[in-house]
Amino acid sequence: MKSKLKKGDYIQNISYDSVIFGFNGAQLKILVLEYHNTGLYALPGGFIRMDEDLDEAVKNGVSKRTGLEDIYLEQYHTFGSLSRSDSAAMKRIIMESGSDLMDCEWMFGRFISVGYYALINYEEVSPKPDELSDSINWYPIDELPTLMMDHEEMVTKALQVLRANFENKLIGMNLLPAKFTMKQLQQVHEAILGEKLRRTTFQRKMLSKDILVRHEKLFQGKAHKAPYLYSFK
Amino acid sequence: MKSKLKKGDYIQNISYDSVIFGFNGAQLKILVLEYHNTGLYALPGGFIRMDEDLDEAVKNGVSKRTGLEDIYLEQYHTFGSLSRSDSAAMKRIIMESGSDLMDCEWMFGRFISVGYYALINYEEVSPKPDELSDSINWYPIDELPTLMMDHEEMVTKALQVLRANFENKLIGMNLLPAKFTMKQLQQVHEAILGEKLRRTTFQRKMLSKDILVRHEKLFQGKAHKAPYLYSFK
DNA sequence: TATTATTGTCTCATATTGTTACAATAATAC
DNA sequence: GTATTATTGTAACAATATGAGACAATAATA
Repeated sequence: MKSKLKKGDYIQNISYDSVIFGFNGAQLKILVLEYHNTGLYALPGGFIRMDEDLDEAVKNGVSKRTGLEDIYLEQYHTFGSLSRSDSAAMKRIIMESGSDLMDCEWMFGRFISVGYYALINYEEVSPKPDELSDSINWYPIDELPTLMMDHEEMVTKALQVLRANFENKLIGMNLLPAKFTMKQLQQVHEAILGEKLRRTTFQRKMLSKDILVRHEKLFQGKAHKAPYLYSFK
Repeated sequence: MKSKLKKGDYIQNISYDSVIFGFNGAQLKILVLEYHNTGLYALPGGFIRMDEDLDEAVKNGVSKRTGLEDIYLEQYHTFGSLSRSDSAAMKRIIMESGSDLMDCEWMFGRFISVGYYALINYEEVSPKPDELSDSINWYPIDELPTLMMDHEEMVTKALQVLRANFENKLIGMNLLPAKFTMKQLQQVHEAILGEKLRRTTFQRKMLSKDILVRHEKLFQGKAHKAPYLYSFK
């Protein structure tokens, strides 16, 4: 940690933060971390090395947090208001982490932060806290703890953009296992849109889009007709 | 100019660039400037002061270029690849401007640039070049000169986002005079979408949206029935 | 006063979406 | 085994939205 965050290695005054979405079958959740001994909750974020593409920096950072390699990432907004930076909070976090305050002075200035959201398959991940944080956990999007700085605004905006992008991009794909039932697909859509959808209309629309492959039926151990499994083309 | 761009005043390694859209009644155009004696064409851009919100910095910069006060501005993407920076080009621009190369050394490093697009009423603007540029002119979006660095990618992406936002936001509003005919409104839509629309269907859809106010008829001096004038609610 | 081009609106055809109904069926209860 | 249960897949019809054409209204011009 100490040597990893040396001033000269990073672009000054820029950071990124990530809203990492997962779906547990019923709810849309995001990853939130808690910094050591501070009671401060935050989105996973980081800095950009001088010799690194912005997209690469975010990809590497999110990969490290989740252990996943291929991650659906989308840049959605850059947050640049003066009031968003909070040097006092950053000082506490660095202090409690045991790092040298002098070495980290560059982190206490003003930061413009680029927001990304990620869509990942909930089941494949067991997130691990890093050196700065006590814990990193899934929280349903409507039961988040109070987040530091402008991170709640970041979540709100990420959800907005996710919903706006929803029709064009094939978003369900990234939140589900490779094979899934029509009901699961509908539940993802409902969780993201925040509303109930009509079953028959949803099914017809999905099938008419020519984006799904139908597979063998699932033996699912429930007392009713077994549904087909689908995957994306 | 010399003292205006002092290093300590600005956030290092961050800039903004703007795609300023206007509509002349037939074509969608954007503002492109040419730097002194370099043959380099670029989008209007600038830096962010240490004590200034990102949004404010862009608003002020675009206001200065266009002379307009209330500008519809939308942040659409942040460009952060390593390869986008071109220190040689920046050196030429600064050299030809007569500024001190040493004072401006901070401009030759790597930059992450936040892209904004603006929608303005073409008729109200007579853009003026600043100290660094020979000219600033309107160019139809499909007849642009070759732009420096990644500015062509910036235009492409701006158009993409503009089209994607098109249905939700009331975009025509910002490109037209306060009162306009249905035909003008249709022409804006056609210019942005890049396709012809059916007159009757377009009219029906617009009127059903309950966003327009119908005014008195225009005495327009053409040999046919005069159209109504409309404004946005 | 007739002609012209464009406008505003109507109608009918077609496509899309909402809603209801119902047969198929995999486990469970008996 | 056989009936029961909950859910699934699909069909059928209704309601709504959109595509396409027709036509009367009308402001300037010939």
